[in-house]
Order: sequence, then structure tokens, then C-alpha cells
Amino acid sequence: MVIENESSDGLMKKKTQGRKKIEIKKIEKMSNRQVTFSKRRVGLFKKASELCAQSGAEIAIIVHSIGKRVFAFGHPSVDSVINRFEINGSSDDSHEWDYSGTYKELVAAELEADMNNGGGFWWDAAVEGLELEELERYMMALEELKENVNTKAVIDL
Amino acid sequence: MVIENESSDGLMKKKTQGRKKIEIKKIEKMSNRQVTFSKRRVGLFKKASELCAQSGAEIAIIVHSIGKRVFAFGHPSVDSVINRFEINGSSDDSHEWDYSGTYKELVAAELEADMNNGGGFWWDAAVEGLELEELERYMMALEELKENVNTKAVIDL
DNA sequence: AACTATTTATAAGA
DNA sequence: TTCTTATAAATAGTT
Repeated sequence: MVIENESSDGLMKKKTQGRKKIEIKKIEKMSNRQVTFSKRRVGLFKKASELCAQSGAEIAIIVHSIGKRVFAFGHPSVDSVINRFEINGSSDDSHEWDYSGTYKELVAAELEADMNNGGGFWWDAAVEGLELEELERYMMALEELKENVNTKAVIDL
Repeated sequence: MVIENESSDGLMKKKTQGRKKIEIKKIEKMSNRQVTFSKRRVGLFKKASELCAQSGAEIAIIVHSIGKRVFAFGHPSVDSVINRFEINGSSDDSHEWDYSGTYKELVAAELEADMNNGGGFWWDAAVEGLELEELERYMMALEELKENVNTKAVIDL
């Protein structure tokens, strides 16, 4: 939002409102969604690189944008991290699952069936199909991520 | 650092210095490293969940801590994102590689050979073996991440 | 695990 | 897209 640069008393005012608090939800306007995706993906990869550098963790991140582009971050490499992960077994309880299960609960089975249909991306269909209550539960899940994480069992390989 | 709560003039002062600027490098003290890892991993996963919610991207993150624990984030699931990634081929130029290559350049081949030896974690060996100049290049790479990202070729599946 | 002062990330706007 | 600016959000050091 534009702010007046000069008020009646002649003092200079703020040029913009700066960052505004937002709700974490699907960004409807495509151009804004693209800009936010670009900015936040870079931020995410930077955070990952810092975590690697500080703690020595091995991290792999794979991002499929809605535009079908694929971005990957890997330290020491995407493949090595994934391989190590898969060797441990990706379908049992050997991992600490944080969020995937929570989201899945939100997506009704019938909506998942629409994912492979023509027109739009599966995600759009899934989100548009969410009832208000479900969306609220989704947002709550986001907020409770920290707590959920800390209460998971820890099982080493 | 502790700050005096009351100065000679009787005014209350800041209780702490608050967050301090730090250099992104290996945290030597194990307890601090563990705490930072925990905090930042949660932050990383939260950022990922927000990016998914806002843009509809599909994201998988796998984190192997130095303590051998495995943490994973996946939307809609770790497996689905990885599978989609691997179908596209993980060894060619079909992806946008952001950071893994940069880091690899830093780790001399002889250091990589030590990764599988006994005693300590490979990462410790690799980082401790980095010469100062190399470490500086590494840090520069971190700073230049954003620019690097924006200059990569974009190739869809 | 909880607390603050700060640093860092980023929503809007240019 | 790249830059700016003000503010929201993350977090380092401490308790």
C-alpha cells in the first residue's frame, strides 16, 4: 500500500508499510504466488545450507514447483542423502515423520482421486476442496509443528 | 552475556543483549550444536510447510543429524516427491542444482576418502581439513546462493 | 523449555 | 525481474 510521503505538517512519512503480517494460505494471484515461491525457496535453501554448516547435518531438499520445475539442494549431495534415507527403509518407523502425515489427513480421499484429472494442478483441486474447518485444522497443524516434532519417538538406524 | 538490570541512575536496563550476529560455521561445543540443530531444523520444516501452503509446491526434506537420527518432511509425502524426482533422472541436467555442486568443490578428494574411516563423522573431518581460504570460499558461496540460483537454467520434465 | 533483544527474512511497492 | 523499506518472524545467548 502506498503511503503519503509528506503530510500536512510537512514531515516526511514512511514510504511503505513494510512487511505485513499475512496468513499462510494459498496465494491466489499467480504472479504473487510465483514471486513468493521464488523468494521463499531461496530462503529455504539458505537455511538448509546454514544448518549443514553449523551442525554437520546431511540434508537433501527436493522442490517441485507447480510449474513443474524441479529444484534440489543437497549436502553432500542429494543422491547420497536420499540413498542413506532409503537404506534405512522409508516405509517403516525408522524415521521421525514430521509433517507429511498431518497434511494427508487434511486431504479427503475423494480429492486425491482428482489429482490426476485434467485441468489445474492437483494441489489447487485439493485446496479448493477443503472445507473451512479443514483449512483451519491445517493452519493449526502448521502452528503446532514445533510441538509435534518434539514429541516424536527417536529411533536410530 | 548478562547485563546489569539496574544502573547507577536507577533506570532498568536490558536483561540480555538479545540475539547476536554470528558467523555461519561449525559450532564446536557439542551442546550448543545440538540446541541450534534442534531449533533450526524445526524452523526449516516450518518454512517448507509454509512454502507448500502458499505456492502448492511439493517438497521433501531429509535430514541426517550427526547423531545419526533421521528427520523427514514431505508434502504430500517424502516418497512421492522423491519418486517424482528420480523419474526425471537425478544424474542429468533435468534439475536445477543449487548448492550441492558448490559445496563439493570445497571438499578435496582426499578428505572425502576419510569420510568412511573410523573416528568422528565425515563432516567433521571434511570441515577441519578445509584450509582457511577454502572456508572463505565456502562462506562466500553461502552469500552468493541467491545469485547462483537465479542464473541456473530451467529445464522442465 | 522459556525469555528478549536483535538479526534475518520477507510482503508490498517501485 | 531486481531493488527498497518497514515490519514480521526467527533465533543466539541466557536463565
